[in-house]
Amino acid sequence: MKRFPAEEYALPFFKNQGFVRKHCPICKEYFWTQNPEQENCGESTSDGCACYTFLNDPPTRNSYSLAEMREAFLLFFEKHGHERVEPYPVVSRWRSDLYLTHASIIDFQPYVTEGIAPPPANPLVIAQPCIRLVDISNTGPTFGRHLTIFEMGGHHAFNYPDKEVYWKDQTVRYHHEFVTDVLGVESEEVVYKEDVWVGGGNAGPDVECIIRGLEVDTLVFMQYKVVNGQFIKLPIRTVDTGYGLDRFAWLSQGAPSCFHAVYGKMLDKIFTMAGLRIDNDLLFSVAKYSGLVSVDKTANRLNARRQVAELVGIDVDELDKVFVPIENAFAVADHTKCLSFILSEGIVPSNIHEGYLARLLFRRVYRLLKMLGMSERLYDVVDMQVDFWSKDYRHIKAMRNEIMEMLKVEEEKFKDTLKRGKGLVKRIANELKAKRVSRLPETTLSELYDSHGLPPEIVKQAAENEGVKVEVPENFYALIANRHTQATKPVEEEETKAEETLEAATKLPPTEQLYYADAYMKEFEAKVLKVINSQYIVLDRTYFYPEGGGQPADQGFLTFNNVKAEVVDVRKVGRVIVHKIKGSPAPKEGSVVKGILDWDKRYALMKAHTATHLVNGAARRVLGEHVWQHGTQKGVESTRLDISHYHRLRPEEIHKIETLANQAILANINVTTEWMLRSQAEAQYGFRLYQGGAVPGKDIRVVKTGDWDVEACAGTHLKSTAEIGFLKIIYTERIQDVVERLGYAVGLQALKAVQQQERTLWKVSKTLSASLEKLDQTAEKLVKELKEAHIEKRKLIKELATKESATFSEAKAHRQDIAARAGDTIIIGEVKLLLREFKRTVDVDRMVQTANEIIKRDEATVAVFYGTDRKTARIMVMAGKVAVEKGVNAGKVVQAVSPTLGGGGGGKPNFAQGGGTQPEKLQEAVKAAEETIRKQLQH
RNA sequence: GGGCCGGUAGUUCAGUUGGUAUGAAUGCCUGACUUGCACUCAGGAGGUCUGGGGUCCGAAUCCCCACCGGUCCA
Repeated sequence: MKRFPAEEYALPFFKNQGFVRKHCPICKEYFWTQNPEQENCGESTSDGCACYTFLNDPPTRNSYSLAEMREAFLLFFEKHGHERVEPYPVVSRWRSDLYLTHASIIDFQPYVTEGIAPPPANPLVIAQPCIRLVDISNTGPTFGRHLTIFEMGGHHAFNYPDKEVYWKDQTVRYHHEFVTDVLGVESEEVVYKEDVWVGGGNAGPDVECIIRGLEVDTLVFMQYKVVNGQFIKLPIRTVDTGYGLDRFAWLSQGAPSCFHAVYGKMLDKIFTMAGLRIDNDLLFSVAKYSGLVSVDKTANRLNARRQVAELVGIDVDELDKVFVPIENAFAVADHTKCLSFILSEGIVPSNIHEGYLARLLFRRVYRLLKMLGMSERLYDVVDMQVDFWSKDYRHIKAMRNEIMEMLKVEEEKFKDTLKRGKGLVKRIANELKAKRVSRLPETTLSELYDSHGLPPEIVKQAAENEGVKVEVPENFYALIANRHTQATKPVEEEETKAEETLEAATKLPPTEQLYYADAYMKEFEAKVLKVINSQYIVLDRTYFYPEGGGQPADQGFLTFNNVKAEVVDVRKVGRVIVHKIKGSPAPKEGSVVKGILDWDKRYALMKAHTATHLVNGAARRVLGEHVWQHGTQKGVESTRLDISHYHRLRPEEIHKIETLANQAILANINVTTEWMLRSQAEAQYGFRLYQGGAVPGKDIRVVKTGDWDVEACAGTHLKSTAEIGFLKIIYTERIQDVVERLGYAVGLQALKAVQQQERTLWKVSKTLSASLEKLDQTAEKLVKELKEAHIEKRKLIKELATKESATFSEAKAHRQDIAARAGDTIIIGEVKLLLREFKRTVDVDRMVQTANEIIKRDEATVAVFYGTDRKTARIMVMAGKVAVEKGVNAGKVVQAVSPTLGGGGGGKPNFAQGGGTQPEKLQEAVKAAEETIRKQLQH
């Protein structure tokens, strides 16, 4: 990693306060300290520069809970001119490049940090709950240095070229004052370590603050954009600080772990539920060295354990036995909090997107609970979390029931997966045993994980129950990652051509979007700014809506000089709108044209769009707050909306949504649109605005349908919901795990859809000669009868076969001599050959059954059955056990004979069938078969 | 968004290179045994092999499409 020059860190503050710059001999980093004796950086990491010295002996004046620490932090910066900003959601829906908020600065990227939108305040201070799932395997073993969910205190200042707020020196001064004056840490105990920060496409120098071995925060000075590995100076320099409020609370309490500090009594309860009794002295002595542990960096967990065991002076196995459950309990406390937060924001566990992260988390918690022998207490633990965190985050409480329901559904799904998986492993193990393989191959292990979601530990357990050994490779998950990188994906290179043509448009001034001023205008005049390829027209203003937000582009005409040019497509390139015309010459640049919209189409799309907001609102009311738009496509005939929901929609739910949406139509609700400052809209309406995903730009367009629904939306809408008239849901389908698609039609199209369904019913009613009222019963009855008839048919075939076979046996008695006619029996030595033509009734099942019966009666029989439906000929040979012993091979007979018929065939010695496309050769083939069998019997 | 796995009796699944689904286990029905119950034994019913195309004399099996489900990764 690149290093910044030393001057970047040589702040006046350090010089004035007598800090000296030193070089850590262990981790090779530079750091600043007031303590001349300090030899290394003092950070407790896997490098082993130091260990924790605050445990049981906190350096702060007072002990703080997390809430108290949060408040102290916010207050301090408020006093110093920062405005307090409410925390953002942990699910970063305002961004399309991230799923979860993992730092406070995420709230202000990219629009604020790139200077597009103003910050909600400047400078500001915020306590932001953050989620970092990359730390999931370290959560627990590092005693809380890593958490999947934590609170980041951030004071941020955005420095514009023309407006400087404050920069490095002031940032460190604030920090130092907070740590020493407010918290009471001795100034000499505060170490500032130099570092380079890179993340989210930005970079800059930073200092990390270390107190008594614990890194408590990072002060980042963001001033570069990273493009192809190069640092490019940004016009806006951002003070991006991250105070680990949980770590500060830990530091102030001197507790054995950060979990003790954050969860307090809740952690004790979890310990009790798991039946753990904690030896506090041992806990403290191990905690001291817990900084050494880092699952990523250390070769493996046991290695770190060994080191700690040595330092504490305890047997490593003993230590492991005691601490694995404790660490698991730590992780349970953390993960259940994380889950509660994620689920409370309406994320539904699934196999895609952020839902997958929720599922991952759930399954991990579930396994941890299982290992602790308390899987049934999941709901109790989550319940405690909801109570605990609702004090500071009120929205969580309101979601309690939905959280519990989603957990329930997810638990059932996981149980199913495990059950299925265990059965699979059992079968695989048995198969291996049959092949005398005693070890499960590694490929099978990774396949089981990859395709069936079975973690290696579970496979190991299940397989070893069956007596098949399993060795889980140390780098198992790396192997999985490998499997995926090997499967390379083809890169598509379509559409780029069209993009290139339109590139020229981006240099033009933005097109005035008249449809936002009045969505009901059908005609307008505008000046032609540019014509590209005599096909793409750019106007100074337009009523034509370009494709966007699931609403298709408008169509219509441009008229000029008695020319009527058809507009077939409208697209937005940057902020310029391009009209594609077809089948006529282009207007001249600089001339004035008249635009005429295909109003019927546009009006239908407006209805569809407003209706979509109604359906979305209705679905949320019927199904719950976890319902989010997942995608949508408006159309004239029908429109679809995909929503997140954790099980298949039931018919009555669909009807409820439909009814509610129609009630909203009848209520004649006004639809209003308003351009708002991003931060203001978020503050006023919340992040539910981002139904259609992240919306770019400084201002966002808020479409409000009374109290029914509010969304950030760029589409054209009706003035009132009543204009929709009528809405009918036509179909639903599940397009992904947890994503339901609703298809519906509006206005006359909805009526058409209903009539279409009615027509189908009438048709069925006529076909079945049943009244509409009794249609369902009649259909049921018919299907039942059909099934019975099918069974009856099979019975009859069998019966017929039995009867026929009896006839043959009798016939045989009469004709023991020569007889080559069809339907007769030929005696060849001890074997009886039976030839029979099935004429046009070649029912394979019947031939086979009949032959079966005959052979059952006399095992020395060979049956040669054949027939034709005129197009193809079929021949079947079945030989009884005795006949086979005498040398008859049905497979070979058919093989030899079928080519005569112009086809092929094959089978086993006792049974074979074949055929061909030349039925006229059937007699010839049968004769050949007889001869072949004679030959076979001679040997 | 991409990869992988799967859809056969009510259920869980077998089904070899395409060639009879005598499919297996469990559940169900009938009978026997037992004081009774789980148990045990005997017999029986139960399948448009998810759907649609294609290749082939012939497809549960091979190819394509759709639908349904599972799973891993971004």
